[in-house]
Amino acid sequence: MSLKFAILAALTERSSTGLELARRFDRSIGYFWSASHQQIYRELERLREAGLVSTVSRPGPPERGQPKEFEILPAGTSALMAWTINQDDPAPMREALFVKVRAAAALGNPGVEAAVTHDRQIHAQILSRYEEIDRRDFQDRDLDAQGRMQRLVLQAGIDLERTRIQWCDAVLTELRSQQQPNHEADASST
Amino acid sequence: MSLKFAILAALTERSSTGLELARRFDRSIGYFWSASHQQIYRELERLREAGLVSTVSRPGPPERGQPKEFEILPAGTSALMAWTINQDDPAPMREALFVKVRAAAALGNPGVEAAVTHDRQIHAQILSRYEEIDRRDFQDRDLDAQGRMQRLVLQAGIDLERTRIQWCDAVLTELRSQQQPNHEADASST
DNA sequence: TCTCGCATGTAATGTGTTACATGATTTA
DNA sequence: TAAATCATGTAACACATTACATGCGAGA
Repeated sequence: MSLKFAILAALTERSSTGLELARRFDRSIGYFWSASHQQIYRELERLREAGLVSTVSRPGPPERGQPKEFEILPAGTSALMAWTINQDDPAPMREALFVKVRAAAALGNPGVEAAVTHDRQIHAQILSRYEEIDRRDFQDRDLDAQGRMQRLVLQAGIDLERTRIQWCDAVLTELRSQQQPNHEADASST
Repeated sequence: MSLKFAILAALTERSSTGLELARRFDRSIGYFWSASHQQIYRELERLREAGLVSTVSRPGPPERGQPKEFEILPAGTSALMAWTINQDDPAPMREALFVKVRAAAALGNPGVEAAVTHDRQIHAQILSRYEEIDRRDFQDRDLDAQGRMQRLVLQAGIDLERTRIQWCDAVLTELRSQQQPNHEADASST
């Protein structure tokens, strides 16, 4: 439902071909919306049919294998503008790692540590990438209103990653304390 | 992919009928994995075919409209145990609100305030619910290892909601400062 | 010419959402 | 007995993921 608008937002900032869009989604746009190139091509075609974007005219006939540049049309800008103020309910939560930890708690399975450690590592990588973007694009600059808002969106990603990493650390601490229990508790198990 | 295991985890904690499961997903399980009753029925049938769960025998023939209680089988426990230690990559981010704020930044549309305010309100509600569960089930209790892990999962939800709410506040502050700009900047706009 | 990388796409499958259907039990 | 509620489902659709297909241009 939102991919359509994520693409319109991306094209508002800059016209692009399908693959360029896919790359932008892999990089900067990915910290708030991810999409594969297959999704993007399909959605671009729909947006073109709906008259919200158009292909910029190029020399030569447009064929398979030739890059096609898309730009947003006024109708697309209007649709995006209207959507931005919608009061939609947030997407329901689906966090596989939380399921794992809860299941491991029920099963008494200390092996989850591997899953949590992995998750922590991936999120630490993502955090570094965000912090690098922040340094490169926003830190030590005089930002206008748009720049400050863009930075806030990046900051949301950074906040989420930090929260996640801290939580992983708390779980790992708890797991390790269970493996080396104190003297009071657990004098007779397994 | 994970719904299957979320159901197995739920049935590990307690055998349930389809609708009871749907209710548990609406309440406590919902803070880490959400699912509709239609999904749950479909998945329970698959799990039964795969031999991971079974229906508890009941007096009378099992027919449409009659409650069917499901319990996890040893094969189900094994499958869950194995999955818990999988080092899967986290799900890609898809946050519509971030797209909205970023799009609004590009469009210069202060109307996003409505969307952000709404999102903040919903997340504040969810946070209250989590905090109530924490008070009811975990606070002022002597928790065993399983209890402490269960609480940590709830804490993850609480942390996420708090982070989100703070971020919404930061965005709202920025939006309002743009509507009432200081004297230095913006002496000639619109 | 053969391979590689770029660019655009198709097809199949899986997962989630929405709307509706069916039957049993309770209660006004 | 009629309506509401509980409980289990079916069907159609939308969206996402994975694997693969097609065509072009550059360079070995």
